[in-house]
Amino acid sequence: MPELPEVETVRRSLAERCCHKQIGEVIVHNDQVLANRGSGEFSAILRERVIVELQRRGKYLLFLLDNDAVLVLHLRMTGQIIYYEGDPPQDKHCHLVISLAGGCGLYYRDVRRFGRFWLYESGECYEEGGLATLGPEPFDEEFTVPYLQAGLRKRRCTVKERVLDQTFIAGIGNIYADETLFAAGINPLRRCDTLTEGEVRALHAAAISVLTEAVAKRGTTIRDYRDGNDEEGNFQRYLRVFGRGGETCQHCGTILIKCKCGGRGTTYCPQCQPEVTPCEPSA
DNA sequence: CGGACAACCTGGTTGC
DNA sequence: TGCAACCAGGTTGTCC
Repeated sequence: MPELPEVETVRRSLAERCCHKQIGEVIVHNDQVLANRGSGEFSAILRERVIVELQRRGKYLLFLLDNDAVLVLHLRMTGQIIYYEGDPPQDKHCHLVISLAGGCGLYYRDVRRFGRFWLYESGECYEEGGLATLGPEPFDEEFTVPYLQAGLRKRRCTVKERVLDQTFIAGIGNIYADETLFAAGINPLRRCDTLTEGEVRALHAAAISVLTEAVAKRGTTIRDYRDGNDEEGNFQRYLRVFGRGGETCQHCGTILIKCKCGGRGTTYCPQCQPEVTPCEPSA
C-alpha cells in the first residue's frame, strides 16, 4: 500500500531515470485508469512532451511536463509505475505504457485497478479532486504541534481515523498510522479530542520520525509495493506493530492486539498503548 | 457540515 | 480437491 514513504521512493527512483526525457508512443491497455481523459486524448496530449520534474504531494505523484502540462498519479492499493529498458514486459495487469526517447519508458501495473491518472494541460487547474483538499504532510512547516492539537480537538472520532484523514495530515496510511501511534504510545481507539498536550507532542514527533525512517528504508513492501526500479522496500523489517497481531511486543513482551478501527485492520500493544491515559505526575 | 457506509477491484486465505 | 465466502484498504460518492 503506497503511502508517503513509498511514493517518495518511487519519485526519487524515477526522477533520475526519466527527467528531461521526451515521451514517445503512449499505449493505453485499459482506460479505467484514466480519470479525466479518454485514451486517445490522453495519448495525444502526452506525446512529444518532455518530463521536466517529478514532485510528490501526500500520496500523489506529479510529473511536470513542458508546456505546463501535469500528469498526476495516485497508486492507491496495488499500483506500480516502473521504468523499463527495451520492450515493456508482457503482463495482464499492465494498463498503460509511456515510452520515452532512447529505448526506455514507464509502465503502469495495477492488479486491482484502483489507481488513477489525471492529465492536465496548461491553464487547467490540476488541484482538483483529492489534491485540492490535502492537508500538510508531516514534513511541512505548517505541521506544528498547535496545528495538530487544534485539528484533533475538532473531531470526536478515534485518533487513528483522524490521523488517516488526508485533509488533516497528508501521506499517512494504515501501516504508518499504526506505527506512529505505537511510537507515540497512544492507543488507536482513543477519542482524538481527549489527547493530552504531552500526547499531542509525542504524536507530532512520532509522525515525523516514523516517516523519516521509512523513507530512509525505501518504504514498506508487504506484498505488491515496488519502487520505480521494481525493487522492494526494506521498512517491513522494522515494523513494530503492523501485521504483527498475536506476536509479542518487542518493547514489553505483551501480546499485540489486532482489532478493527474505522473499518481498518489495526494492531497495537495494550501495555505500551493503554486505553486509558495514566495520570501524569504532578509537577 | 460531520459521520457512517457502500462501491470500486482481484488475489489470497479460510471454511466447508 | 473444489468452490464459495470473506478479507485487504485509499478514496470517492451517497445518504442521513
